[in-house]
Amino acid sequence: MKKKKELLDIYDSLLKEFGHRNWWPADGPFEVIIGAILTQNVSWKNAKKAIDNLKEAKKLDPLALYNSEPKDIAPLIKSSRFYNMKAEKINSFMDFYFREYGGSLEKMSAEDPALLRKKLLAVKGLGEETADAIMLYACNMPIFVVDAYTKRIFSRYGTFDEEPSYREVQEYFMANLPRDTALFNDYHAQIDHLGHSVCKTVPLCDSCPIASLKGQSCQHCIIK
DNA sequence: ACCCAGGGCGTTG
DNA sequence: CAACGCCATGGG
Repeated sequence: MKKKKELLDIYDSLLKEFGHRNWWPADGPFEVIIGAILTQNVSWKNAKKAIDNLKEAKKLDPLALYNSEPKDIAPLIKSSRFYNMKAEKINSFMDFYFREYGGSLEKMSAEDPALLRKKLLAVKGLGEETADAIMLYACNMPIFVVDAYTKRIFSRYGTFDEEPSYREVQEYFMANLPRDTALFNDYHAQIDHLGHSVCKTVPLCDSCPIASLKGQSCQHCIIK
């Protein structure tokens, strides 16, 4: 119960410092899914470019993507880095999406969460983070998304040992926070923002939003 | 000229 | 299961 309060306190600090991050407002939840694949191991900026290209080509649409071949998608998403592989990933997801849910996000969102996660992980190209991101940000399911920042920040903070497993971190957050989709949504967004903004540019941690670390040198910074 | 970004897969040992 | 190579752009 002490831990429960601690995670919420940290979130409150982040919220106070950064405000709501309003992640993935998107032009629609379907766009979120494609975005989740395109942003794998690449900056959101590069992923966004690919999304804009798809949109311009009228391809950011379930049926259009379903009826497209990877070789037609790949050139549009070049900026997303591993574009050939990502075109395949989109292709395999679309097959799954129509086979299982007829291309309906409503149906997919009505699926049992545990089962959906299992099914998503079976799709080639979707790992834990992407599957969870789809479930949280597209289906509005209360599942906590873990990324490299989450592991790094909270292991430096002392919550975990150095290389915690995905499941370990996810279980910790979900066991010590209220099961609230909006909270999980913004918490992950806050962590991400913390990860690649503040502590990279501030030499001393005077502005560190984690209260207990404020004023310590960057040697102890939770980011570095 | 470096460095690394909102990962995941296939192949080893 | 850990370690490592691979995929192969763009901004700082």
